[in-house]
Amino acid sequence: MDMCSAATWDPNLLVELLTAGEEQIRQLEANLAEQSSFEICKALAHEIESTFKKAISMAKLGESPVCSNAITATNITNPDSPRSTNGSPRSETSDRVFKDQERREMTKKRKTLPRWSNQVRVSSGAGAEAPLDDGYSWRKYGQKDILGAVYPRGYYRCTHRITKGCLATKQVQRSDMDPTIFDVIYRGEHTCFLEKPMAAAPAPASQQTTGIQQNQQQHVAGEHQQPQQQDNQLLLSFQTNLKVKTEGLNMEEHDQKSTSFSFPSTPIGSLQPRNNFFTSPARMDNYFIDSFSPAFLSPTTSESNYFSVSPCGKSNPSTAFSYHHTAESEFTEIISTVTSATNSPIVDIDFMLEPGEFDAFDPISFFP
DNA sequence: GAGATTTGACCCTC
DNA sequence: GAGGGTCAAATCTC
Repeated sequence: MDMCSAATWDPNLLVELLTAGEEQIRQLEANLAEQSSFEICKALAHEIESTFKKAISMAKLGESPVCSNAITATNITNPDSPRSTNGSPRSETSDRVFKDQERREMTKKRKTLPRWSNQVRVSSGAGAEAPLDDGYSWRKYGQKDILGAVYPRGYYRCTHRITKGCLATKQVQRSDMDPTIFDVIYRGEHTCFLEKPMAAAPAPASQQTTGIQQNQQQHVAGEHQQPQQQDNQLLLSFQTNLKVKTEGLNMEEHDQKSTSFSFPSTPIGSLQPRNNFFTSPARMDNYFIDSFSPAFLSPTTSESNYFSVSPCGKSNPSTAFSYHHTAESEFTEIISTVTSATNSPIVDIDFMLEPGEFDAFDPISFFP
């Protein structure tokens, strides 16, 4: 939210900032009510603090010719600085000082943002630069060749960053080993949907991303207040179509070799906030992580059987998925986890299955 | 013309 | 100083 860095005194911007702050407080209250993780609340608190700091700075800009204390000092030392276009005596130097300060604050702020990652496999027909439609609107702001990596890393941020102060970003890196796999690192939660419901439409066919986004964020589900109606519609369609197949598993202890289940048709009105996760990739993934039992999440597998997600209904890939237990065949989305070297809330769990471990999976408790 | 992408430069961290 | 992340001007696309 670079409203102040715009270097203009605009009452409307100030109101926008304060309104955004008010909204962030509501968000924090909601998270507190849902007893969300400490990290989420902490990140929100940082956002609120930053927002109000900017509002205060902007307010000061209105009553004084500067936007921050640092700039005040600069202006004192440069009394003859040319005025900016809006009439305030901000110099080029003070602009730079202010931007530097803003940048430092943003850098500090980004460190506090939650981070998680996933891997997405696209079909071989997909373009060289996989769009990886995850339901959010991203804008590419950079690309960088990474040392030791064959493919460059793309940097994306939320399209609504300026208009709504959404700080969510993601990095997309194509795998060296398998060009059809993209490592996606998400950073920061989307806050843009608070004002505008996100487009949770399925990936366009041309993009041929053949799976839903899965992440491994440690946070609990239901941390945002998304439009209820949209949630319910998506959840309903998802529940109707989602099945888990366990073909190929050693199910001798069971009466059948292949089992499947569907979501119970839960009355929408009875849904708890936690259940409304399907409109947000992060939320859904949180739910998966939170819901699997430790035995189900076994990273100690010798035969890497990815728990994969693939659409089983081409006509509507967003609402029909089957979960296959396969060695390496037709999985379309690998759920894995990348561990952060820092203390960021990333869960270091590979999403793999051992045939025997699947016994611990209880669909009833898994999908309450 | 507005919004998105590209790309060289800059800043920060280790 | 190297490498990663971001900025911002130039360019492209619709």
